[in-house]
Amino acid sequence: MIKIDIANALMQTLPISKATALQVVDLLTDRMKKALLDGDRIEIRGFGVFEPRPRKRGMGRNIKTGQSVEIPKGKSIRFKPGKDLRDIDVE
Amino acid sequence: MIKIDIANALMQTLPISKATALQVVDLLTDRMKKALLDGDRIEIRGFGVFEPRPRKRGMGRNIKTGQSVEIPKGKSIRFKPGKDLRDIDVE
DNA sequence: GCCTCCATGATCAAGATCGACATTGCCAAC
DNA sequence: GTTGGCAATGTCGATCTTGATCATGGAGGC
Repeated sequence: MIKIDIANALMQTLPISKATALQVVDLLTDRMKKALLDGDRIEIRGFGVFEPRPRKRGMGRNIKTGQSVEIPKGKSIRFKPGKDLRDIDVE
Repeated sequence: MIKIDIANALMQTLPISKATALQVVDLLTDRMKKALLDGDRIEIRGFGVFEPRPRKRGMGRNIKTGQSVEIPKGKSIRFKPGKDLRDIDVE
C-alpha cells in the first residue's frame, strides 16, 4: 500500500476529490513529520503512538571498512502499535 | 499531538469541515490498520514505512510473578522513519 | 464543554532485534 | 519516463518486547 492507495480509499469513502485526498495524505504526513521533528509525540488512540526517542546506543559497523563507527547523535521515531494492531495473531 | 490536533491542522489548510477532517483521520488510521493487519506494508515516500513483521523473540518476564513468560506468537508493526524523519539532529 | 470509559505508560528481566555505514537495484513519486 | 528514496548486506552492542496493575488521559457521549 502506497500513498495513492490511501488517497483512493479516502476519496471512495469521503465526499472529497482525489486531488483533495492526495493533499490530505500529504498534509497529514507533513504535519506529523513536523510534530515529530519538533519533539512532540503523536498519540492516536486505537492506532498507535509515534514517539521521538533519543538515540543512546553506542556504535554501529561499517561494512567495507569493518570498523566500528560511533553513532553520532540521533533521534529515532518509535512507533508503538495500539491495541488494535497488537491484536495481530497470524500463526 | 493527538487526533484532534491533526484534524484541526487539516481543516485549517484544506477546504473541509472539522467533521470531515475527523472522518479523514479516523478513516486513514482505519485503512492503515486494516492494511497492516492484512500483512500489507505501507510505504509513504519521505515519511516512513509501516511493515508487519513476524516476532521471533523467545521470552519476556512478568514483574509480579517474576517468572519468565514465553512470548507466544506475534507480529509487530515496525515503523521505519523516512529520510525526513531520520534527519533529526538534536544536540 | 464536561464526565466517564477504557486504552496507554511504567516497571523488571532476559533474550532477540535494530541500527548505522556504503553501494546497487528497485520502485514510489512526479 | 526520470529521479532518488528505500532495501539489503554484516557486525556488535544497546534497546525493545512481553506481562499485569494502577493511574493518567485520549476520546466519545450528553
